[in-house]
Amino acid sequence: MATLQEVAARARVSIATVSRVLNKSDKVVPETRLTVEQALRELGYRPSRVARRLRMNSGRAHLVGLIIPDIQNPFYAEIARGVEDAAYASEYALILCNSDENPDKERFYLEVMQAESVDGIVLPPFSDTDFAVVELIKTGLPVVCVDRSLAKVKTDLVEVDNYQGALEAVNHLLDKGHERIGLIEGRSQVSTNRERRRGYLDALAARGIAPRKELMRAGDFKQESGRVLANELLDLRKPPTALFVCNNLMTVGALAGIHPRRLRVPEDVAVVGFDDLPWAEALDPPPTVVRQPAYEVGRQAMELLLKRIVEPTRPPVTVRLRPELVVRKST
Amino acid sequence: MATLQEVAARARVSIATVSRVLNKSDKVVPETRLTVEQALRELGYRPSRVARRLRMNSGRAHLVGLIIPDIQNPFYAEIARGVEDAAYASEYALILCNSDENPDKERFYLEVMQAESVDGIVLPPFSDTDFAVVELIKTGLPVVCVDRSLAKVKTDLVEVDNYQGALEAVNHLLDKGHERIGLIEGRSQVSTNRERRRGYLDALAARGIAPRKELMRAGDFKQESGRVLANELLDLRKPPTALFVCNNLMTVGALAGIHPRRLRVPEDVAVVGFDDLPWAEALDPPPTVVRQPAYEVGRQAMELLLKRIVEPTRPPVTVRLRPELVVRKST
DNA sequence: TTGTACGCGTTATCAC
DNA sequence: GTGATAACGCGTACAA
Repeated sequence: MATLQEVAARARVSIATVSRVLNKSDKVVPETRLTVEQALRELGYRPSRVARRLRMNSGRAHLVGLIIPDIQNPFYAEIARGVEDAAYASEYALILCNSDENPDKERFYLEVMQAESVDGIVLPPFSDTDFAVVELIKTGLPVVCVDRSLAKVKTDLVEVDNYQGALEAVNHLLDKGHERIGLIEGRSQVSTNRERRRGYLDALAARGIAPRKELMRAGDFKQESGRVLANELLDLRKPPTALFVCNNLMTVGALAGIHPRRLRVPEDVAVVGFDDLPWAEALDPPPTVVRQPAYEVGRQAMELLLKRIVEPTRPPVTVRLRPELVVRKST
Repeated sequence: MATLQEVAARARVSIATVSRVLNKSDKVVPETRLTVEQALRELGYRPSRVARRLRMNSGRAHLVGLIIPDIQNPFYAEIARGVEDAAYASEYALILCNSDENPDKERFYLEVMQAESVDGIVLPPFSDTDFAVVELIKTGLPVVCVDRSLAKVKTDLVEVDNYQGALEAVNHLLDKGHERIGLIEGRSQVSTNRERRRGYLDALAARGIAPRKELMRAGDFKQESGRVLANELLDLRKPPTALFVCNNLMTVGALAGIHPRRLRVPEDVAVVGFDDLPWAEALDPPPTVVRQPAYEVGRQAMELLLKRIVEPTRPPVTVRLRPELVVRKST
């Protein structure tokens, strides 16, 4: 790796001049510029991002962090792609970390990113009171929340209208004549989950249906809990005729729980999931879902972050994207 | 962000002493150590990874790069998880990049990683002559190849026995009585693809079946090409009775191409895919596949990289993992 | 045992 | 226009 020193020596100028050539500062006469540029090429010089970052205040590291629960969850993979593509378009690199919904891991990675002097961070907070994230924001480091919001702190945020999505999903089931609709929800500390639950309750209430405790089960967003809870619900003496499942993995789990029971979907039990699934068309049956524009969530979050890096004091913005009910064969 | 200076001032010692405390150098008397540790805590000091990296030779950045074609491909997502988990276990952070099988993107990211002074890089080379990667290796930066190998350069490598996997897959079809077996392969510049193709040909040859050009189609590993090529094959006057599809996305594409034709799988056309699919059990039908131990590939690659960072001159190792034929309902 | 001072590769502020 | 030079935060050889 050639350094400024070596280039300067070769071009018989000072490192300052080389630096000026690199940074397009116009205060350099064309002749020396040419000499320097040749030396640059000959040595295959690449500036050290590390040295540059050490020297400069911030906002020019061209490096941002992304912390997500699990890259193997297609919803987050799609967000990650959105973030990454937007970052690449602006020549930013990305440090990606999986937190597994584990606050300790999240905290570890937040510290790494601070220590790396990233220009900013995109993440869905672990909970709406996420202490580590709140503390981080106090330091002034640009943070954009995606998917989930924080309770007491106002940040840039790109979210999806979860309430509206849940409302549409449950209304769709009600329109099909279902009245005993089971709910499989996730962790209640997560804002999105509470919104979806609220949508479920309000949709029922609007039709004068009282919610039933025994039809509402809380899991942990993972596939296995979807399977277990679906089985619990279907084991009831009076089982639900339809299920509203609050995320993608639990939806797959629920379907996996239903199959061995030889129940027909949707005739015996209908299913609506939150989050679309890759290759939904190849699933059995292709599930009706509330599709979130995850790629857009990621892309716009990165755009917001880039703007905040340029203008750190700009007031926080909330972008709310609309989900879309995709009706397939499970309802 | 507190610096060594500030901590030193607070503890009324020199920065050298603080640094010694941090780096567990034992040449510091317990009393001052305590004072320093308190100052450290009070200020919430975190060392700057950037400054540390600039100062030190290499191997201590605790940062590695991972370049994969596409994080939304579950095969690579699984590799990424394996790499990330192993990295986290050793307190390494990860820069993750998607190359989209695009050499320019790959080159850009390789340069970023060099400029970031990463300790090493894990990647599947774009092709077996991947110029940018070969050049990179010449610089001495530790590189571990996963999945795909390089033709002329010996590196640490974690691969899967693609030939064996393809052999088993096609033998399975032959055992079921199929003779007209279509092949949907990917880019031929990729070593894994050639191995799979060779397995297909050898399996046929072992039963005295001559390969037929019209039954062999080459795509680009993406879903759409699987759909298109499956349709091409099924449109033949004498269509194949079975398909061997060389990666996961093309398998989904092939299934999607078959469904609208109202053909029954496996009665009308059987399908074996390379790579397992998430939620395979929920697919219609659950496909028979050659499962690659992708998580292990990633995990072991990271282990190899860690070893090479410690001992840069150790001779390159090749780890070859065995794939597994998972028989489900599509054959 | 502790402190001083240098250098890692940049950028930016001065003089010249 | 160009060239020294001072930071940025850290680790360490060397001096005390």
